[in-house]
Amino acid sequence: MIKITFPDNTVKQYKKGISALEIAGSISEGLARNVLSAKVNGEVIDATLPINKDATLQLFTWNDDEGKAAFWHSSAHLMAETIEYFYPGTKFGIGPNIENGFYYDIDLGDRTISENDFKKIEDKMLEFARAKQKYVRKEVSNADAIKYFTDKGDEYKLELIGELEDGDITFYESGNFVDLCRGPHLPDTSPIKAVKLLNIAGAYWRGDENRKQLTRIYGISFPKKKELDEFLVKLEEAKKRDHRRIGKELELFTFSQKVGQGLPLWLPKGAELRERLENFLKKVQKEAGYVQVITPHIGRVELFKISGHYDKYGADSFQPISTPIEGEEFFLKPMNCPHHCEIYKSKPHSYKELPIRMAEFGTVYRYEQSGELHGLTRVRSFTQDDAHIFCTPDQVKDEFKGVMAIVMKIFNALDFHDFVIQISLRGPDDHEKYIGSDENWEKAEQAILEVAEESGLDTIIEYGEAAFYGPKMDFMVKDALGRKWQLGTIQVDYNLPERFEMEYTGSDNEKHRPVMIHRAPFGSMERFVAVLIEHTLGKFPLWLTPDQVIILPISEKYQKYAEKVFNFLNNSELRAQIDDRSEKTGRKIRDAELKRIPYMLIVGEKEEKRNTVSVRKQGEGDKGTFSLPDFVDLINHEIAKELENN
RNA sequence: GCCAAUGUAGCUCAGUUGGUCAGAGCAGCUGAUUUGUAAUCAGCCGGCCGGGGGUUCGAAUCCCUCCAUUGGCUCCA
Repeated sequence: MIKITFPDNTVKQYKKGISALEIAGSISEGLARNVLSAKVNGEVIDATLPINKDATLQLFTWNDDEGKAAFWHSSAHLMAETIEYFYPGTKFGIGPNIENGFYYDIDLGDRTISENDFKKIEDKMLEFARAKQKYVRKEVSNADAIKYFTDKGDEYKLELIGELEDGDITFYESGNFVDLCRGPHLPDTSPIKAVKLLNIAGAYWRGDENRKQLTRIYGISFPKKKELDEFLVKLEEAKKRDHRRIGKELELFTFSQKVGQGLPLWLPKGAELRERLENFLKKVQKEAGYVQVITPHIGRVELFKISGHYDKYGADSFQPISTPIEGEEFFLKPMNCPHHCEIYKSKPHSYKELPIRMAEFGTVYRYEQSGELHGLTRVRSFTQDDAHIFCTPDQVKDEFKGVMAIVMKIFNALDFHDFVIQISLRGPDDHEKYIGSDENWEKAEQAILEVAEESGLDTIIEYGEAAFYGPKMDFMVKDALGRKWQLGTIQVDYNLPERFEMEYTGSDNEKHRPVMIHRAPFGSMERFVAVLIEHTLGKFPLWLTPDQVIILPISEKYQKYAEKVFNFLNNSELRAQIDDRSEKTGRKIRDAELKRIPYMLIVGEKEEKRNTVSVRKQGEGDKGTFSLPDFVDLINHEIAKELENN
């Protein structure tokens, strides 16, 4: 007999060799039906594996991430089996579970597969699933594994086997499909009741663009049809949040083929919104001791050779433009820092002046691969809310903290809390990718880690993600479709001061090298606005939104009064307009709702007589009658609350 | 850049196997209506069916190519 300890610390005795599934069955039949995988002594394994010694046991169902992982991983195998059924001779790469579903990378040879084929694959998958195919785990020797996939002619699996230790290789067999796989898997296919293949994409083998591109098929599966339907509804709803769609509806920005791909055109409403964001930040920065500078959009190639950008990105940039007579070459600036470095160098500095915090809304141009362009989140021309702080080494930590405070202040004012703070450091063995001395890198990385620690905020550390000149802290967010984007960024840099030979005179009357901090709280105005649109559904905070109030006269008879209200609001510095169309009130309300105008003021006979307005709030409905001063107070209070700190 | 798909009025979309297939709704304009908390009615305007080649008696529909967009991959200072 063995002792099994459950998560609630109860201990029961079982026969040696019993499986987690059988234990579940001993508790209840329903539980046995729902068990997808199990954790035995800390290791997630198949629920069907025998347990031969005393163990702690946790059973996983669909409600657990581990259960879902096994479910989707098994679904990937099921899909592979089905694809092999329809397309014999297909070679298989990897087929993991992912955050939402699974995928499999396959090599179909000369054949192609398209979304039109999804239905038949889904149907056949469900047919196989209903057959209750068991997932059978087999330990195989290296030699047998190699023989199997050599016979099958699957070089991808052979490559994977080549990286595994002998004795560490397991196959999983389900139906007619055998796969090299670590597991764990479901006991059998029967829980898979609903399947949807989502999309098809090219994916380089092992993520290496120099290797063959395989066909990746994404899918998702569920234990209940209803859950699939709900998932698909959610997907549709997510698409409605898409900033490209809302941006078009609200006339915030557009693109033109003639202007060029990835070059956003800000429409008046969007420009106004962006300007307001910029002014907000300028004010915050002024309070924090920043100075504004302005620099040109181009700079001599030489400048970027000094900065290192030329070596690193020169070939992947818009190519240099040159003067007609002298043939002197200039780059469109992909970053503002070299220009700012030259401003720093325009005169000698004393330690007493530091830190110098030099800010600019600088528009930069980067040649992004065409396949990467995406709405406003990935463009070729964008404006950074850039600033460079030049400081002494012992000011770095405080300055870094100050920048973090600005980022948090902005995010608070926008009621923006859904982000992850990522610290990007060098990888353990990729140091040749970066410029600068190890000593400086270590100092910089240490400074960021310490500040992060002291801030008390949750952070994650990613190795190998640092910028080529220094480590950084990024504020990451997800868009409507779950894609991750970098917004704000703070980067410590010991390298540019070196390269530009920047100096200051210390209290010891000796020359010293300053440290630079690159920082952009929004990151790019384009990307930030895109994410803001998706997070707010276009319902921007009152202080920010282009139109705060719309006045809806019941009929033309009240036009005069509407104008009086308008003037009052205008004099109170609210952004208002009048809908003077000859439409019914219901229609005017509907249109204002769709335009996400926060406040609608309905004015008719009653209001005119009493010098009031009838207030309706977007998305909420009737708020009752207000005098004009009261309404202005209401708005101003709301704005003050938004800006003070939520 | 790579793989796959898509590209019809300002927007959202119909257009079966190539032959009155150039359509609808919304938006816009005109007029009527004078309206009380999410769509008043009518008329009108609007498209070289992404561009360019081809096949055909005939192409929005088939083929080639370029461009753009979408979903991924790679990249992301």
